[in-house]
Amino acid sequence: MRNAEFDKEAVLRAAMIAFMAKGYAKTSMQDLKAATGLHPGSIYCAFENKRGLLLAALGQYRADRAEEFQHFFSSDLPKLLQLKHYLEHVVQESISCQAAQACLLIKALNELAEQDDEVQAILIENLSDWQSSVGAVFHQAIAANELTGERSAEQLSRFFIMGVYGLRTYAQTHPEADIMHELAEQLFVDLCR
Amino acid sequence: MRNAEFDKEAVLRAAMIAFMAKGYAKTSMQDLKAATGLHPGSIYCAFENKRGLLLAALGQYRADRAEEFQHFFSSDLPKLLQLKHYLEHVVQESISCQAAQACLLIKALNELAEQDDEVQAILIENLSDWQSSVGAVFHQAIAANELTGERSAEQLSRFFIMGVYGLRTYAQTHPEADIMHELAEQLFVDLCR
DNA sequence: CTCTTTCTTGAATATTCATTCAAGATACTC
DNA sequence: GAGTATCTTGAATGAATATTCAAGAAAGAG
Repeated sequence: MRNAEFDKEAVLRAAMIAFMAKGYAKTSMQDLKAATGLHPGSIYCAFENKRGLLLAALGQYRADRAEEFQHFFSSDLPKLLQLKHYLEHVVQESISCQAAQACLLIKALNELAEQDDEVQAILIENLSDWQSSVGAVFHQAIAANELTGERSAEQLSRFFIMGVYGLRTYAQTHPEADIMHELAEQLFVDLCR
Repeated sequence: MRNAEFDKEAVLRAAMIAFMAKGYAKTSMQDLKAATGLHPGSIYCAFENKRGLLLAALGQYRADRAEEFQHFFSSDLPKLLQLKHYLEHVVQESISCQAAQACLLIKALNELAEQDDEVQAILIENLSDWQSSVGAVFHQAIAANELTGERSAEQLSRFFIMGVYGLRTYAQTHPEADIMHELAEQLFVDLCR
């Protein structure tokens, strides 16, 4: 008997970063070897193939993002303020443009939708879950009378998500802090009324 | 003497569609041969290499988009109404999700930024031009008192562009007509006030 | 300490794919 | 109609790269 030597989470995070930096197709097994420290054989043994590694990395990404979400919305601050902080966090991430910071889900969706139905389905499911989570927060905000309820939590969350997509993409063209903050601010104001 | 036989615009549009459908890396020369009807040798003769074909296709894309823009903003309808129609057009395009409809500039930016600085620069320049054009329309709208001018034309155009990015990405996950129209409607309302 | 099981290694394989090139075809000129 | 310049063709080339596999290394069991 003998146990695997590598730290699975660490390997998956390294793979995530590699995939985000170069995209799935352009990340070669050599890149993955360099990033994860695992030799090809080990990768194939543990994850079946390159695609299996992507799937595993997506699983880790989901878990990491869920934890992050928890972090932002488990305090007892007003829900709207939590959302504002969350949005600021997105902006910060988009600005500190280490490429590694584009959302893996969106990046992969752009690259692999229409090419791999199973991966596409997983990505859409993850993004839908995210939207549901945001929707739940808006529900609470409405219940706490922080919002009028004129627009439903679902409408608001869709608009919020769309805004985040827009912010992230916008940052790819003009990652200037002041402009990004202004955009986020406008978006937030529009959500509040 | 002898002239080239193929229709350059048609070839470039075919290449555009191929690149949008599969992405740059995954579009093989065989795909391009099938899409354009040109044999490898001809492609290399006319465009130097695959990357050259992408650059030429980007040029064609720019020209096509500029003409489309003209079409929407050359009538004498109120500027705000023109913008509304333009936004509706984006939504329609995003819904009829033939994959070929994702904006080539954004798709390429997602894939190639951080991998090809020259292409990245061209993409950003094209997108910046587009933003300037939208900005000019907002200027006219303000001058015509269709808007208060409380927010500058630049601010408005940035927000508008961000919204379009968001809409397009959102459509990749939930390309349902009613939701997309609602999002566009909310975006437009927010721009008007 | 030895044996067995499992993991690790990295060179070999097979495939895919961008690119080249030389022969063949075509249109234009004189 | 002959000559020539240019374009077209598609098989050959060579590089890149995902995947396999057999030998080597290490950990635990008895």
